[in-house]
Amino acid sequence: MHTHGNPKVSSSAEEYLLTLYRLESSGERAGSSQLAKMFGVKAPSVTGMLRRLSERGWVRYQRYRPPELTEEGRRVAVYLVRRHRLLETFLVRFLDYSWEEVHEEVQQLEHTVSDSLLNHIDRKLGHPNYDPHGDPIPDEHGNMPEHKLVPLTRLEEGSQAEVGRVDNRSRHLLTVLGEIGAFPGANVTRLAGTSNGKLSVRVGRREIQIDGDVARLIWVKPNRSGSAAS
Amino acid sequence: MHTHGNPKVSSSAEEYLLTLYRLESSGERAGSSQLAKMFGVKAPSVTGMLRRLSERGWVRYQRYRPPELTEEGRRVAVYLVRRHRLLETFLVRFLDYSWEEVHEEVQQLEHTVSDSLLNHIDRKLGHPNYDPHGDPIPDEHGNMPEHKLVPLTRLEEGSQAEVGRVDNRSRHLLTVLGEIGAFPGANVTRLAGTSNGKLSVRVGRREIQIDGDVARLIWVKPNRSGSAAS
DNA sequence: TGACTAAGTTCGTCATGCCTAACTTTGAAC
DNA sequence: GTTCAAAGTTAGGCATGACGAACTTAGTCA
Ligand SMILES: [Mn+2]
Ligand SMILES: [Mn+2]
Ligand SMILES: [Mn+2]
Ligand SMILES: [Mn+2]
Repeated sequence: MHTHGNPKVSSSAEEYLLTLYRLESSGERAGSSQLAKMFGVKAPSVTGMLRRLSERGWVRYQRYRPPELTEEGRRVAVYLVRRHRLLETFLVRFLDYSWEEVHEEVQQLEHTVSDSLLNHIDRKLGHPNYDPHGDPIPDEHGNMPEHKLVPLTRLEEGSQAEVGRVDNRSRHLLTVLGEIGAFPGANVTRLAGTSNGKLSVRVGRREIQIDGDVARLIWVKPNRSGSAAS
Repeated sequence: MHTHGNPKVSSSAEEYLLTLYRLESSGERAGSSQLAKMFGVKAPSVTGMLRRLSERGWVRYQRYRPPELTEEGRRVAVYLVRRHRLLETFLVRFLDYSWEEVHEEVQQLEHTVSDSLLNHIDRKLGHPNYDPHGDPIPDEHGNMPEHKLVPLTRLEEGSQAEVGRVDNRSRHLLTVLGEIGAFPGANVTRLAGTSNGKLSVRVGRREIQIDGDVARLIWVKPNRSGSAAS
């Protein structure tokens, strides 16, 4: 249904759109050989795929230049993001997956799940707005819920906040945070003291030291009172 | 894990193995053009696929003769049956699918679901032995639980029985039986009277007349006391 | 024993995705 | 401005899975 009138998309093609979308969202751009590395293929395969995607109108592509998604391509990608995040949420909430495992597991599934199944899942989950990592789940029209979050590093010492989103690029971070229960929704307090690049945080009754680099991957919603700093 | 050391199976190839297995189980055999019809492809495509399957050792195939599964091919097929039936069970029990819809929905999924996901599902379901239609679910070793059932037509008039399995080839039958709650486990009583080829059955407090042809698709487990007839 | 038809196969072709080897472009360093 | 390495593309090949057209086989009926 939501693939509109599109003449079928293969898993590979979908993977390209998704990746291009994620790159675009984070302001990065990648050329053929970088994409090749990401997909675990060789550069000529990328060139070939980009040509096909561009013929189908999902990607704007001129040789020797980094590709860009078309509006159409972005629409397909956003719907894929929806599938991905709904599936992640489902696996965590209904099948006891941990938030570290789930991204991997969804890689194949996201390309196969039917609109019908996705709707059943969405309904069963109560139409969630965020996935287990706090990433927004686009609705059926591609609208992305936004929350205004601040990286943990910007939280004033002594202030409280709610965990909003944890960047899922570091599996290790997810494991650590999972162990202390620092999931989206959890309450955190930034404690005073910043010894050698690390900052201290209290979650529940536990305290941990987090490296600055890593803390930047944790996004929080400060509790009412002002709190932006640094 | 359970695909052993097999050098990857495509969805199409899996579909062939599954179909050949189902044909073999029901004692039928089909040649290329019949298979072609089932898969919605043309005959030459079947010949090609059978050649590939036979090269990989999953099918014994000599031209102009109906193909047969090898032991190896059967093993793959049985594991597919497991995936199919577990998924059906899951969709019905956890995602509010009806037992009519579920077979269709699982067609794609059965080829994509990872062993890990399947294990999670199996665990969550409590390692079920039968799917929503009463079909046995093979365990991880390919062992099929068997139940000794009798077609409804063989049930003595006046006897009670438990619905064991409903052949899922007639969607309409599934709908009708679903409406009166005649799922596996339900209690049925065969009533006296067999007007023009139909036989009467009571399920719960409702009575229905079922055509003989159709009743043969319903398999029951008679309640202790003897009951085979006709 | 043929003859004929339906079933089945072979052949050449296409699209998708992937590869290696060989070539071209780009852009940065000099 | 020229040079040169890295990035990117083209060309040619392979496997899969599908197609139509043309050919072969099997089995039935005379
Ligand atoms: Mn994927
Ligand atoms: Mn996520
Ligand atoms: Mn299938
Ligand atoms: Mn079933």
